[in-house]
Amino acid sequence: MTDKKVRVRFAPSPTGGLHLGGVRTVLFNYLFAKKHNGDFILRIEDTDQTRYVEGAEQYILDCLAWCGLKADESPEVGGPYAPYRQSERKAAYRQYAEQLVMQGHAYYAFDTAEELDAKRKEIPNFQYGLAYRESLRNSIALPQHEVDALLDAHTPHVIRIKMPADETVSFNDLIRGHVSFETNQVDDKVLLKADGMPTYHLAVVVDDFLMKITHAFRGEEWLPSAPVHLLLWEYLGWKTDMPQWAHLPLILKPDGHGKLSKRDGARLGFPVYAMSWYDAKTDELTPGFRELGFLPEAFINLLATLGWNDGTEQEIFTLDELIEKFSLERVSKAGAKFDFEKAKWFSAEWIKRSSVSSLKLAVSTILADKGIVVNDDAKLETVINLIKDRCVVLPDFYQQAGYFFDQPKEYDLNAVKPKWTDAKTDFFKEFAILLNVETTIEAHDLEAKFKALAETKGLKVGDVMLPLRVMLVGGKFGPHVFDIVALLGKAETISRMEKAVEQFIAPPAP
RNA sequence: GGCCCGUUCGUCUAGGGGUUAGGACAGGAGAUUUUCAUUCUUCAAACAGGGGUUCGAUUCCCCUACGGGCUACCA
Repeated sequence: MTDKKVRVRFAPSPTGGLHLGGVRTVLFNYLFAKKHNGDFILRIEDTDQTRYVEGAEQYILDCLAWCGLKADESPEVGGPYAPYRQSERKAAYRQYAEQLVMQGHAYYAFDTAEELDAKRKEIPNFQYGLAYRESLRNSIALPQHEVDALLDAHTPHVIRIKMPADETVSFNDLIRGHVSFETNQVDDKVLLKADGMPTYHLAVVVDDFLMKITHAFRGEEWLPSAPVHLLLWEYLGWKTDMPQWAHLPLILKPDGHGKLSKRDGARLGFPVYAMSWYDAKTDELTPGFRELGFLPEAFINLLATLGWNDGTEQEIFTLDELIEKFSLERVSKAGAKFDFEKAKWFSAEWIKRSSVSSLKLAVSTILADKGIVVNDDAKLETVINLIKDRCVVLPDFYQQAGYFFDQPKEYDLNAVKPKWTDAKTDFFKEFAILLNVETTIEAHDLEAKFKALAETKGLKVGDVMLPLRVMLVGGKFGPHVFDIVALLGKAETISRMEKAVEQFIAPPAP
């Protein structure tokens, strides 16, 4: 295996939104592949026709594109092992299942869903396996002629793996080390469903073999079915080609118990999906990190550090750095509770560290969504530079930058009105006059003049500084007041001052 | 219930037979910012419990507890 080219795959089911944990699995696959100059394959596991959702596959493709995790082979770009959709590979699976039946490692089972439900109710710890298979309707329990008759009559049936008795199946997990299972404890999983589609168990083994996968990363929830997969690799005669397994720790709910789910996002007020997902059946829109205003770099960064670190105190990583530094040995074994506060910190860090030019498109889109069309490119750049340190997510740019382009619609009157005096009205009238004769506005210079004027009027600087801010911005926030004045220009500043003063001196509303 | 996996501050984690058990987020206090945020300084905060092994264990082993996963003709 040492000289084989590294090939990994992510194999999602197109059933809905793409979960945080899913993206992290993609990421670890991708990082490992790129680190070893290997290939990253996207395979769509659409074997469950009842759960198939229109548009979900394209959505997954879009998510990967947004994250910058492009697949080398996929249904979209194709590749030497096409097709990459399991539904289109349906015909291939049956022969392997039949081969297993012939070898005695699998068998036909004719039990109906109702019969099995009844068994499960009747027998407390019912498992379709060693203990009960002899008493059920399958090709092990039934005489050959009956099985043939059933088959000839096209009786609906599945093919199940026949778990061997009294064996120990063990393997070396790249993350967890030695893991072992007793075959007596594992049930006879369905390999081929009545509709002819393979289950995950068969499909994953067949396709990983056919697609020459060398390393298989998946969530820890798959660990209990690993012995089935191991045995399949052996029975199919492919054991020497089996990929190395790595079961990734789960991402857990921040509060209570269990793995993070879509519902937790709604309950706790944060996204769980990479991008918003609209479910046409329920007419429900589940928000995503992209729409909340996370930079993809931030999203990738936070996912990478959920269960992995490079051993140093570095926390901010670019994708290239992650590729360079990633190693499976440094992936932790335990599940991690998702912390949205930390996620927001990553977002803020990435916005702060991003260049103005790289932020421009996203910011102008945010502003445009709010009806602000920016045509002064230089002004936009100055604005972004002035405020990016105070934005946590992209939409914050509207709150922090909107007033540079539009007059405030309302003022934080509580901050100024109670302490408003005629002297202040007078001060701002004079300041407007002073401002009006300026030819160029320079922030420092103007601030000095503003302070000097306040002094001659017998006003404390602080008593007029805050009102000026509220006049221009609408509230108690934003960068230095005179930087704002400089950017707004004198006409706009005077206009805003005059307009605001009217409200400051107006009698309180009844 | 059965099987499997796991367990260091509230959270994400570093570390590892002898350490003041380190960092980050969140929280507290302060400085800077005549706003808010940033930034800086600073405080508080952890080795689940019990047995071994050992001169010495948080680190290695075992047990218990707790947490999580799986237990579908879903992935």
